[in-house]
Amino acid sequence: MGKTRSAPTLNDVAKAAGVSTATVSRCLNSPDRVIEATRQRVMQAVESLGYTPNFAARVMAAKRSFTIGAIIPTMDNAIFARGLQAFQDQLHENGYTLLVSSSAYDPEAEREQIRTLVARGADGLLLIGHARDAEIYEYLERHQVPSLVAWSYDPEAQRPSVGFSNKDAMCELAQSVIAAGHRRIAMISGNTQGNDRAKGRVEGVRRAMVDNGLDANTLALIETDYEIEQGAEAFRQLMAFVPRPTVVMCGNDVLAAGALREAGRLGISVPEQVSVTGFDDIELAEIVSPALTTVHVPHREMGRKAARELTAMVEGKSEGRSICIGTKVVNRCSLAELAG
Amino acid sequence: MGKTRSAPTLNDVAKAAGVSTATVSRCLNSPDRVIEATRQRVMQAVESLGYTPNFAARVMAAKRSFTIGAIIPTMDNAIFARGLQAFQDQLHENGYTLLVSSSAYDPEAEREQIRTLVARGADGLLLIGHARDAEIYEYLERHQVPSLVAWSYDPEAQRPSVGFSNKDAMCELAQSVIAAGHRRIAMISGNTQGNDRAKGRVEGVRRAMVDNGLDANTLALIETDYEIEQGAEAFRQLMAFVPRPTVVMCGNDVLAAGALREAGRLGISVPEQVSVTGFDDIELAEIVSPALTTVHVPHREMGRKAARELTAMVEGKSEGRSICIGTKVVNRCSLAELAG
DNA sequence: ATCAATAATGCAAGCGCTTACATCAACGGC
DNA sequence: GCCGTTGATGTAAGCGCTTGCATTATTGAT
Repeated sequence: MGKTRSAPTLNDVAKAAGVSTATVSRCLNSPDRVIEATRQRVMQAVESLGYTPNFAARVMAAKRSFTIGAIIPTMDNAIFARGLQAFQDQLHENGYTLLVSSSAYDPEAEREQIRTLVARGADGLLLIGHARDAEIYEYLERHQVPSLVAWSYDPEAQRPSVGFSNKDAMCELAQSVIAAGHRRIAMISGNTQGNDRAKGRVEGVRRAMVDNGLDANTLALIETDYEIEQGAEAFRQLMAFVPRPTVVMCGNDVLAAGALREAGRLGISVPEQVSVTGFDDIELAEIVSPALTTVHVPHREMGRKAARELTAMVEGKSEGRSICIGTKVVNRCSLAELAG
Repeated sequence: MGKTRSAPTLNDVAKAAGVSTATVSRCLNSPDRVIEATRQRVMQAVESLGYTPNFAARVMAAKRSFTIGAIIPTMDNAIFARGLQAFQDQLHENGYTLLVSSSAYDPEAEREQIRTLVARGADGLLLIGHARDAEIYEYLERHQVPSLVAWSYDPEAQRPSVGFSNKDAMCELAQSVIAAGHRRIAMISGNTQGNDRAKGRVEGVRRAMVDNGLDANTLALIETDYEIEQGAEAFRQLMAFVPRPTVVMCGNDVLAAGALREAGRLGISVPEQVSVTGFDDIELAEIVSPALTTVHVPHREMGRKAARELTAMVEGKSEGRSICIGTKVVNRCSLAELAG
């Protein structure tokens, strides 16, 4: 009790238990390599000293951190929340810890975060989307940190990814929009610059138009940040177009929520006067009124599968496969059938 | 070029630049302690080798990580998003990195996360709310990790905190509810068990009732998880009460959104048939219809101030002051004036 | 030129842990 | 009882960095 009150180290535990530090370390990391009696003694010492291993020291010595890093574009809205939560849960089951940071859709910031996470000893990285400098992948290779792309699936890409085809998914939704009789189509997209998901979604709409004999150039497109406010603003602009579009397809549910809010303010009723669609099917989609017709993305499934694949890669059990996740259109009330 | 392709270390840089490791280290950490010419040579070596310092090694040697940990109850919804973002921004300005983890409102999980973050070398911790075992604070003290409580302000508490009085804020809202003529008041609260914020909000309503000569025991109270679904469920139960409450005050905006959604499904119009209020004023509050009358919490301000205070504590510039943030009621459309 | 100050750099001791290897004890077959 | 095994534990060498102290270079005053 006369001892200095400061954080106990492995050494302190070893002394208290009357064994060497190696034994204590083994007790903690591979308990079966230590005889029962010793282990009990050690564990008791650990307990009574309130010992917590020093992470930095462990990482340094073991060259392994059991930490996975993830860099997502934003934490501001719920777009990535559910998928990330599932990712984390699965990681936890596999004995890993997740470190998250957000890049605010800025490639330069992402680059820096990647370096930071690697420097922090991340054993593997989850990245969103494919669009990225080759140099970054080289850096990761040099540091021997496996990476996996999520929220996007592209069999063409050389990097492993688990996700869905943004193009196909949005195309399917656009098909049903067109099938509902819409011809004057507008779209509010997230910025496509350096964002393959956003790009894919725009392409999806275009393809559906072409497939149905519409001129893809007639698509009224506005690109903007993925924010409610921007969705509202873009919607306002679109409503001034002559002739006015009969449907506004949004790049995600957040943008759509903004559009809906603005519609309310402008006194334009949805879907009677104009239809609106979203993408992602986050909780928000059900809350707004009218509830959004949107594309359901199985975020949890994607998150869990990504975690499983990435840990397999980290542990050298996989070279990195790509996994395609299915999406489906969910019809709620914001898309109207046009009389004709 | 014949060299092994693996991550370069300080030593490699030192050799490449023809100086000692000490000098390289100084170039990186206190550039002014090194002469211009040398620095340039070193920096060039750093650049051309693509060197990134090993974080674990740095933490170990310096006993400083420039990392702050934060443990929030949930990432699922946006309740903490904005405040945390501001916290992070300010931290970044001060040269610190944020590590976030969520406890799912589980004290045991929180305990573990605290240990993890400390083991990871966090220089300081941001905790939500005061309710917490004394043992935890002792642990933090032993490891000499300063901590700051946010989202709550309690001058009585011995721990420093930056936040607002949940009780006063909710009381103010309740006052205006009562002033609007409501007498049969119901409340959907988050679980108050181990949650001083939730507890404070309930007390606030009770106090307002008492202050206005109402019997606090007539408050119809349901406690539940802070989830949309639970808000909906609780609302349904409340609507079955006889006599039916004229207003449902919710512990936060998420619960209120659930209530609103359920009202829609039940065909009960808000605020004509029943009023609903929220708390927090997150983005959601403006999107739902009717837009929520709620309590505005200046999350950004709170986040920034918390970051400033905590870094000051970490750097020994402050003993830990408590800061009170003001809230205010914002009147939108979900609260009706009762005719009489 | 000479010397004391002062600035720039190098030296080397750790930080707390893991792990290859060495050591030692216990045990069964002869 | 002796020896080869096997299993439990100890020894000590790092992991890559920072930093107090020692050493060397520089500068200005004399």
